[in-house]
Amino acid sequence: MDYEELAQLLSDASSLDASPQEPPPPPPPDSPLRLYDSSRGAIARERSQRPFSQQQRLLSTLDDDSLVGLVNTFDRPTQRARLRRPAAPADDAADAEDDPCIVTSSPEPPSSVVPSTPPASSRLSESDSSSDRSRSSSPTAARVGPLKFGDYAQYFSDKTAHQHSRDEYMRKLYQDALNGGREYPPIFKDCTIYINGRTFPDRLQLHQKIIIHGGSFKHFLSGKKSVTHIVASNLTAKKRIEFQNYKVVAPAWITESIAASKRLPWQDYALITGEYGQQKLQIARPPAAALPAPEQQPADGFDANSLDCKQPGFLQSFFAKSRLHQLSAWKADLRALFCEKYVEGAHLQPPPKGARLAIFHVDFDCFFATVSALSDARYDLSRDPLAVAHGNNSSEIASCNYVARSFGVKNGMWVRSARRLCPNLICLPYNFEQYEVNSKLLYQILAGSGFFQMILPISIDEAICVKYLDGLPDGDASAHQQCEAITRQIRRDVFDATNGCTVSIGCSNSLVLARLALKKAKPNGQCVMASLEQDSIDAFIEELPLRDLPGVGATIVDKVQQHILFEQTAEPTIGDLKRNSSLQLLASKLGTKTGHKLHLFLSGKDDEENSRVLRDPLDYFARKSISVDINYAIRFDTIHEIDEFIDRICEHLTTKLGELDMVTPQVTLKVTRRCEHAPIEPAKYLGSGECDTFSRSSRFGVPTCEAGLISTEVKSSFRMLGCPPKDLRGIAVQLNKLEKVSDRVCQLRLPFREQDASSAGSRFPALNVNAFNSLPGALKEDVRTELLKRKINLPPSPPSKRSASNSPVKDYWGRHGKRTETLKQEMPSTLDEDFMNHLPTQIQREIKWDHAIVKKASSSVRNRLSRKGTGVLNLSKNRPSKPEAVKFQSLERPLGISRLIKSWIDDTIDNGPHIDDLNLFDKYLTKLAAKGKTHHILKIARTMSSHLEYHSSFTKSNPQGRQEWEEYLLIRMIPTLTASAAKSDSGVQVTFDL
DNA sequence: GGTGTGTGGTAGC
DNA sequence: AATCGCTACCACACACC
Repeated sequence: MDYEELAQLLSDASSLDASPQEPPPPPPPDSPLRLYDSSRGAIARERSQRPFSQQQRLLSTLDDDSLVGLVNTFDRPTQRARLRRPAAPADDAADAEDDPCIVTSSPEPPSSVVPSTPPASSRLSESDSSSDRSRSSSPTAARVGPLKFGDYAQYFSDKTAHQHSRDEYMRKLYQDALNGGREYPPIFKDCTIYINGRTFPDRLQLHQKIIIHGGSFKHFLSGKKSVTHIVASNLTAKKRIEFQNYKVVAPAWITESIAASKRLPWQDYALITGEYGQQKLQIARPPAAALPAPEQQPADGFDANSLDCKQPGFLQSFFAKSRLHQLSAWKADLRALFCEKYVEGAHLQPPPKGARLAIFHVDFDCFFATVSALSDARYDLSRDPLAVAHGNNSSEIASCNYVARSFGVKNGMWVRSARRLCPNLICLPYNFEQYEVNSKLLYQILAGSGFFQMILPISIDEAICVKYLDGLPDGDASAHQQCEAITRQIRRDVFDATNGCTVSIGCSNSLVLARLALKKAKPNGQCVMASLEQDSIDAFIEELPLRDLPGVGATIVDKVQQHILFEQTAEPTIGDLKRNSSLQLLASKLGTKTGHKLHLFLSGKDDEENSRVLRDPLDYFARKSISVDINYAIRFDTIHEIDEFIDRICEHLTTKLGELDMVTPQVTLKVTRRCEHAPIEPAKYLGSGECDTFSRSSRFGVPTCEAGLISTEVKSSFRMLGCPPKDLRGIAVQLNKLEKVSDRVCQLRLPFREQDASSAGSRFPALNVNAFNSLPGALKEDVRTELLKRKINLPPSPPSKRSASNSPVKDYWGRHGKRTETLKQEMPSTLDEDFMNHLPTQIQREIKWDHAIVKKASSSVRNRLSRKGTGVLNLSKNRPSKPEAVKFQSLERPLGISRLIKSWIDDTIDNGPHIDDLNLFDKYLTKLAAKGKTHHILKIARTMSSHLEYHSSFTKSNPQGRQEWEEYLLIRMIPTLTASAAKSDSGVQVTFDL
């Protein structure tokens, strides 16, 4: 198809060329183009004479299937901690019978035993009745008889038994949630440990670590020798005497024993040494996880705490502390995990259309604030106003508890403003590790409960659980009761497992209503709205704020206020909008889709888009793009620093891309630039202040996962956007329209290969990139050659593994760091700003194009020319003589042509282009020149240059063929381009010095 | 009508 | 010292055919 289209295109060009035109100059007599046939012969000879190794011979005898199969046997299975997937429907019945945690309708509260022991700081609100609180705190807890008043001996005995079984239950839960169901090494087997006072890590974390590693935990000291070890960070004088006969150790004993996977001698961590009152000097070693990553070079003044975007470790240290990054990363992981599980459980079907569903929307209450607060025994969640934030002034509040909210404090507010509302606000640090642990516990409880047919991850602390009601005994009351019971059970289990984190749950039969019910339930409550008449639904949602609807944010509320409600109320409710709007009005003011969506939401109904997650969860959760956004701490001085930064971003992205086994056909750069009037340094330290954003996307002819290629494209886009380096405040790179590599192998077989491939029509298996990369070095190279020979799309090798190249261009581009040094001399890397700013936008744009192209062109051309000892391609200062005379049309879409050209190059990269094709192509270019479409030619030249560069750097193409292409670009295209530029008087001059 | 690009809104704490 | 303002995805407006 490529050839036909190309031929079509070219013939169009030649037919349009009927008007008298200067014929294109014939190639110089000594051009390699003249040698097309003979050179091809030479290549063929060279190939056939190359000696084959035994290995290569063997490989060449295999058919495609066997070859790919052979490679794939080298796959290394990726290991990954996984949550247990929800029990298969078939297993449900059995589970339900055995599992004591299934709550049937109308649950009878079990006879009360001792209260479960949440930390004193956490209290349940009255919605959790005291009978609720006092029931057995874990499903497997020993059930003991009612307690008689004053029977303390019995009380403590029960309590001990209870705690023991609770620890057992927790150990299992932790294993399932955090370790893929496998046991942890029983490091603390036979140890009974008591924790005294405040410690780091805190009591809850130590408790967890001890029980998962086989130890038992004492919540109180009773009787001598009932504990084997006491953990404490420091001891009062009195305690020192009291504990002097115990093995008192620092918390590091726990953490370091775990790190070492064996119980370390406690004496090394003893807090009390033989001599009375003398404390063994503990060099407080932070836990291993807190140590700075070893690759961060400690050299010249590098400070792990300071953020410097020019340092190589910046991305990593920034991401490590960015809550938003963590949230996004967690979400992506959860989605990936879901897909994995969903595919594994192939029997899992989305609910049949029209099935009766109960949707449970489960969400921790002010998640970060609660978890962080529970890690610090000084604070009481229900009394102290608490928030999680990094700093004290202009740092953002990630989460605040309900006490703080009662002062008007909100998430996202700066701490300084929050303190004005609530002077006693306490700021707690993040505890990302514990957030993750609690999240896993939540998901484990949801999955392990067996209640739900599907558990859809929304975020780290939030999930939507789906229960099919169809099989249930009928009667709405019963369904409602069941949902109530399930909800209660889940909330209690999560509270216990997390040592005091509360979840709220909203339950209804649509996603929207479940979400609204959740909002209503918060904090620490539940709201079940199953099987309702439309009237009661309307009554229910009437009073809820419009903001609570999914997809309705500040902007949409503003629009509604302005155009529909005319600012009648400060905080409009769903009822307000419902009474004052119609479908038509909504659609006209908010857009078609948004209007329709909102209209349905106002009646509590899901729309097509938001219910897609139920109909086709796999498609809904499948990854379609991948990106990095940095809009904090961006302060650069020169374009070179930005180039390096872009390199690192692309490196990061392609690493992820590789892990996902995907390639991208398109990259988008988004630049965030300081507003002209905004101060250089905004109020927030290293913040971005007020900014404008600009974006630009570009496509690759062949989807890629090469960092170098992507990076080059992004740098080029950056220059086009023309942001002065010092004004850059944020940068984002997105890889769009991702495709699985394994899906591409089959598609990519070139049509013309079908003719000579006798196996035409038979599918051959996808080549596994991991497997390919796992091949031993020599074999890998031979396989690569073999694959290339067969035109099987071969996976690119990761840059780190690339052997030393023999291509100067490749070396040149490989040396990211050094590159700027060499280029700086010959070509200004940024255009003079003042000069540029005074030009008309179109001209600016064109010059930037030109600039970028020449930069690229020179990179591939210079090495060959320098071998000849001649000059390099150079760019004059781009002084347009008559800028006002030129009106460039906005860029045409050379996209199709660009693709054609790339595939043309791909197919002829070894043997060189055919002279006839080139002649036709010349005519096409001449036509373009005649029409004054210089920019179009520029774009084509740029495409060719960059694609040749790609081959030069990343494929084992024959240098001779590539050289012919480069010659063509230099000797015929660039002069055409120059001529065209001169003729159209565009002011763009391209000089080419030899 | 379709397709592609750039911009903007929203979600999670 | 401060401070860690991410990221996936959809929808829209507009341009071009």
